[in-house]
Amino acid sequence: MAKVKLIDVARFAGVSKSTASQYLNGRFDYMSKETQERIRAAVAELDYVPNPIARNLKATKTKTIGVVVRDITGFYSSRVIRGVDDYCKENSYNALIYNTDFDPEIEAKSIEALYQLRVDGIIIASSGNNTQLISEYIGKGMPIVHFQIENDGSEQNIILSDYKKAAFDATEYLINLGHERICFVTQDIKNVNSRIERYQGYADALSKHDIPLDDNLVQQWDRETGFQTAPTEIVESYAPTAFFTQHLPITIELLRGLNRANISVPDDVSLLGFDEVPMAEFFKVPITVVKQEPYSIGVEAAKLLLNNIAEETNISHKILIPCSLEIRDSCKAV
Amino acid sequence: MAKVKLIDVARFAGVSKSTASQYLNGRFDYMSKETQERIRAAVAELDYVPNPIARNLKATKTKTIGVVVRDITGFYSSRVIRGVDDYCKENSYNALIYNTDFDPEIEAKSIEALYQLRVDGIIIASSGNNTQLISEYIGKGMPIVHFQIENDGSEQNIILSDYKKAAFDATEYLINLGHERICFVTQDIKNVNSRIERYQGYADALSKHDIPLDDNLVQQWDRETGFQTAPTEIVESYAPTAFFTQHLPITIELLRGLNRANISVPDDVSLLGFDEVPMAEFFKVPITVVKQEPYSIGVEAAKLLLNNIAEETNISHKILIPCSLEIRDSCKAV
DNA sequence: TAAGTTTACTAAACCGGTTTAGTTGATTGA
DNA sequence: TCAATCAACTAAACCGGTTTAGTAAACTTA
Repeated sequence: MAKVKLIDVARFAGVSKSTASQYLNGRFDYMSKETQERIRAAVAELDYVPNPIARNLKATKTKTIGVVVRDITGFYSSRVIRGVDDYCKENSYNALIYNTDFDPEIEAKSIEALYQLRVDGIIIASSGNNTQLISEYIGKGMPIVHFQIENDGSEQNIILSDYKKAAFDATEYLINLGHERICFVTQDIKNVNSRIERYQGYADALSKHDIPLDDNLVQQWDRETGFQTAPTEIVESYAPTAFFTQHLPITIELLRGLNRANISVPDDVSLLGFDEVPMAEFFKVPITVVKQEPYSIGVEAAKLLLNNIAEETNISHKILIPCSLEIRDSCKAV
Repeated sequence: MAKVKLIDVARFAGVSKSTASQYLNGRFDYMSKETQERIRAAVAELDYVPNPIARNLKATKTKTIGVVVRDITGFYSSRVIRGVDDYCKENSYNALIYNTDFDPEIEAKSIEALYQLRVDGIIIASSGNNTQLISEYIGKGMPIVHFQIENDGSEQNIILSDYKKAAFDATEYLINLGHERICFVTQDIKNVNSRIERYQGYADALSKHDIPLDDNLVQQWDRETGFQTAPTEIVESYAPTAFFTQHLPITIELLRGLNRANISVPDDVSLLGFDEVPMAEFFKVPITVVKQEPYSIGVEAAKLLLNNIAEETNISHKILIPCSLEIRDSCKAV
């Protein structure tokens, strides 16, 4: 493969390595037109391609960042990567993608590998099990930006969806359709920030419109055990006129439950889901959802990271990306 | 960041750079236990991390390959990447992912960029618009493996789904359920190999079971114009007992058409689709499909490429990955 | 016991560039 | 007219490793 090196070009053009190097880096300060032309011709003639590895050896920056995600395959992650990648490309950066497969150990290894590769910075959807390690690397001067993290500490660079506002807006949309008994279905809230914020958005919207918060209408769902209370039972006992589901699997499960019980959406009850429903447009009743913007999250993460790299600062920024309401046919005025 | 270099380790351990380097590369042939121990201690004490850039400068191989896909975000592409990436990781290779966004120009640029980066090889889902350029790079000695290509020439390394066999098996599955009038719905066949092969599989299965091929039952569908003949009309005019759709959008569209016309699947007509239907398990009638194995395709592509790199050969291999029939509820015996 | 091997290392060249500190000849200024 | 400035280069050090050729001392072997 490409055997031609700088010295060959220099010799061919009858100049020194240094001059050839200057030319290739666009520093024509004190270089005659003829010399430039001779080097240009030599490069063309010999089909010379500079070796970026040798280049990087001298340079401090590698013009490469790492992206650590849980699964490239995922709807959310893949779009974040696209955003990061597109922004990087515009800025002559390269993104190396690492997959953790939800395994904190692989996550740790990925971070170490990226450090060894001398990436200029890292964008990561961390599991939360490597905070120690990550702090260490930040301490060593590695710029790091988080996204899709469940529990954001305070001292970090982080890009997240504006969960609270999104939940607030969605709830208010339902209220404006005349709904007062809105059932909020979520995964176990625990201490997970992203869930707490959604709940607060919901509660704030109710409060703003003087609608009392009924605890019976705050329902939990779990991947293993399913609904705490069956959908039909919720409908019979607490008479919600709308459901506001916080995660895709819940949206889907609820829809099935209602279908099975012949409770019609949106005639008997409205349904609004958090997170886009794949193929929603092909559903019998296309579902209205709150859409996150993973692509934008990726772009913003890259923007923040490249900025921190350039400025050599690492002051904490927390950037919230707005979500948008995708209105389809599953919500009806009461 | 990491300022400690090999010379520091060597000095700290009281040995030469060369000896330290030998140690780090596991060549203990003629090295005393004490020396090894002293270097080990020095590395630990100084927290030394080798610089792979400097390493690569000397090495011919960069231990990096490029993957050029149309869209990382896609169901198929992302899974291929996962396969490639996992196999690479197992073999201490790194995969650089490039996105072309379906643009032949970006595709060309990506290939050039990867060449400049001195990747050891490339895995690509090429658009077919850069055959010239790709041949050039192959000529320069760059190992290249194709996948997801629409028109495979003969002189290439290529990994594809075994379309013909998959279509044959699926058709035969329907025949064994008693279907004889199976409507084959495809995108415009043109000269696209992957479509031709599916059609042949279908035709072969019919022929094997002495079922005449009825041209009325071979229908075309187009992303813009939709069905050539409306599903209801097909059912009324040609009385198929089953549909075998060749692409996800067709499967979905057909399903909608049938639903709208109150033609029940699978009671009135069976439906078998090529390509997995996302969320199929949540559908009213989960759909039986032929599943491609993009992850395996990725693994095989990486395997072939790394092998070609190691062996320094580039003899053409065409590897067909079997598909599998995912039997769900949309096909019924007549 | 002299020559040949082995062991355990090291010096220096090398990878392919970038950058710094000169060098040389021509031009300018007082 | 002689030093100072400038244009147009170049030599050599450097980036941080790997590798080759070589060396000194200890150990065999005839």
